[in-house]
Amino acid sequence: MTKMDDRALTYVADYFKALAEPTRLKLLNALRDGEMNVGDLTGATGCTQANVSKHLSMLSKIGLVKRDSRGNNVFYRIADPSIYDLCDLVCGQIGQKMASEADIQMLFTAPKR
Amino acid sequence: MTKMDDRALTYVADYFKALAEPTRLKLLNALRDGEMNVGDLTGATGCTQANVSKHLSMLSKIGLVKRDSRGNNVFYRIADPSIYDLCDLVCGQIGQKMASEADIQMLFTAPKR
DNA sequence: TGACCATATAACCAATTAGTAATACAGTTA
DNA sequence: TAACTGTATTACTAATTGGTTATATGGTCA
Repeated sequence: MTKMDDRALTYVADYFKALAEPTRLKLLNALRDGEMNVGDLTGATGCTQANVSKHLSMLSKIGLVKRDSRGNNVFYRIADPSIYDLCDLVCGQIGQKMASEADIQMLFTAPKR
Repeated sequence: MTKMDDRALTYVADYFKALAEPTRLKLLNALRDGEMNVGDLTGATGCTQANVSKHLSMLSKIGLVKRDSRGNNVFYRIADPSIYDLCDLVCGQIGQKMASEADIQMLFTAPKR
């Protein structure tokens, strides 16, 4: 593999890494229905505000979410909805291996979209 | 989120985590053309045999590759080719953000399949 | 201006992990 | 049996990271 390949490889790995964390998946899932501010996301995940803020910063840096500061609040939204295709693909594959497939499908199926 | 959700969430995160490492992506990419034994995979990645073996063990545990011991060798193969759909999706998204899109596309495009 | 609110950041800790070197294990061959 | 080959495992190190607490930053309102 060439050096250029390694750079791209790292980039792809970093992208997956952003999705490889339960709290960040929770955040992305919470944003299914539209933008939310940090406070609401903190409530939705049950984490501390500092922790949520750090994860959001990471998701924003990799380009998975977009930041929109309005007044005293900061709203985040999904940058590219196709990430849910990723999740659906994974859930489908995992579903084949788990007894509780329904639980997983439910996790990443938007109630309204 | 319920407790059951958290379990599924962890499972999905673990799946992504398996893909969130350059060496493992190299291994999966090398297996595009069909099964390979550990020795050849070691050569393909440029890593030590112990390291490759560890990564393969991890990929096997999550179900991304299948192990087939024949004689003195152990052959690994992709368990479900749809993981390449995942990679293609990611490469497509990343390509929009990187100048060297061609390099990335190249990385996960099978020469023969 | 000052008090308040929402978010981000800094410093730190505990846990995880990729990598290495050495060794164990299993199959083959003589 | 013993020597050899290929793979897995163990023990360890260095680096990364998720989480927390405390603090800083920036906007709003009186």
